Amino acid sequence: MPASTSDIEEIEPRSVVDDVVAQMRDLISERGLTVGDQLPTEKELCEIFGASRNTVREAMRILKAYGVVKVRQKIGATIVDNRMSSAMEMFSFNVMDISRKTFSDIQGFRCLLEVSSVEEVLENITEKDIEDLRAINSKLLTASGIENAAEQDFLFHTRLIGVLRNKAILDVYGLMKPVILKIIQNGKTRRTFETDTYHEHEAVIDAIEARDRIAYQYRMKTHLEAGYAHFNETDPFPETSK
Amino acid sequence: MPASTSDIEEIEPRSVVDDVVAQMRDLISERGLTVGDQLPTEKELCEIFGASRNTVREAMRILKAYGVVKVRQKIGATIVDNRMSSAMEMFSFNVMDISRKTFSDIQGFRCLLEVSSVEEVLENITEKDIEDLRAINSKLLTASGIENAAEQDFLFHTRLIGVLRNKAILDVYGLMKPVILKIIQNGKTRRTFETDTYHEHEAVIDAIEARDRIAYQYRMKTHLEAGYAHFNETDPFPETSK
DNA sequence: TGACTCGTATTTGTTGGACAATTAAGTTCC
DNA sequence: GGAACTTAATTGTCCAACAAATACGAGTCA
Repeated sequence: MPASTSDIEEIEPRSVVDDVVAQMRDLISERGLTVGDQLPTEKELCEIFGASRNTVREAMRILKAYGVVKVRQKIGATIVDNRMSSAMEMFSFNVMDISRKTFSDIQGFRCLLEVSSVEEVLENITEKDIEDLRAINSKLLTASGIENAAEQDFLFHTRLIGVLRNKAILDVYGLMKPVILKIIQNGKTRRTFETDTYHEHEAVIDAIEARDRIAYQYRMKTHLEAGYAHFNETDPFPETSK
Repeated sequence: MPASTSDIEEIEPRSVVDDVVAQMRDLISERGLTVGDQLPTEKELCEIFGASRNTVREAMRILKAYGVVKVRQKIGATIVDNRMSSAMEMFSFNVMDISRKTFSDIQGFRCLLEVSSVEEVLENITEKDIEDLRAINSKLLTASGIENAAEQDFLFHTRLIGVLRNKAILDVYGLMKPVILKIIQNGKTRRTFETDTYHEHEAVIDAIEARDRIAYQYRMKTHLEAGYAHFNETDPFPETSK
């Protein structure tokens, strides 16, 4: 990747809209505004920032896109915190050229999160967690269609991450959902989910239940690598294979 | 995809801008546009979508906020993928007090990333990496002011994560930067950075150089816990201590 | 008094037009 | 052929107008 030229990183002149966004951020900080509070009206913001209404509106669009404010007619802009949801929206754009490297990076990240976190998993796991995991996994057998099965597969891993009781990690995992779903689906049939995936998950749960640290890491690593192996066989980038 | 649970969720009438955003997404998909490709001009988009220029511009602002396009005068909109950077921008808004739980979650995440990744670190580390780490750490001794020292401290950890050569992990680490900086600064003086922090970092580097897996984990874990210990003594939330 | 209806004023949503700023592309000149 | 200049196309900002939604208050009635 020739991105090595980024050290120069062209200094782009900040537009008025960017300035207004920065000033809005400062205004929120200074006034100590938090979720539920109202922002001034567009007209007032125009006067405060000395910008036209269109400029203020474009700035407000950015805040909305960030999931930081929610705007309703007549009511105005209310501060919210839907940033994680907005982050999901961001990834609904198929700008993708998700490069092969991105896939392998995400996969590596998953390994780190799910395999290396064995200590914390075994430390925090409860009977209820195990029960949930088995219930979710059993739904793999009755899933209708690949998309549905992939969703269940993802849900299993999300639930497993959930035992860490760490929202930051859970959010990040959710952030990677679109890519992970592609990895999960690649090279699989519904039949594969019913047999291989299901049993691999069961083996993972068994290892957890036995509090077997080594077995857990082995089973999970094998499972993740099995799911990723197809990327070496089939080409998930038929259009970009240049 | 049936958007699942969104059926209850208040049905807000989608604005024209939202429609245009959706149409742009479709347009990108249909034409198979990827990073580096150009979008039509604003005027053309107005004709295609039957919307006014301001509306198209507000939609384009959203794409820009998502980090999906980069717009330059005369040149037009180019598709890029700076979504991770945009996600970081999102979290620069202090719309809510960072809760104690968020702090401990982030700290737990750091432990997982930096302590549990020992295998991958030792596997990928090069002489150049170690050289860089020592150089960065030495700057802790000459840092001017706490903010500067904290930046150097963060840079050290970022550089360490960088040896994994995994952009996804690096991006996520950058995502947490605002919170991590707060953790780093808490309860520290410039003197602390010059003594404790510096030597702890050196010990970590030494362990890496000796390829000593156990020592690395011990040193890193101790270091991270030392930085976090102050949270039990001092109250970083004077305004929210209810 | 309390509840309901309705009109009005306020605020955001969308449109159209104008001019400034930037710069890729063509043109001229040597 | 190359450098300097001109032009035209495109985005950036501003202004003004009207449409759409709705909070608020006045008025009405029981």
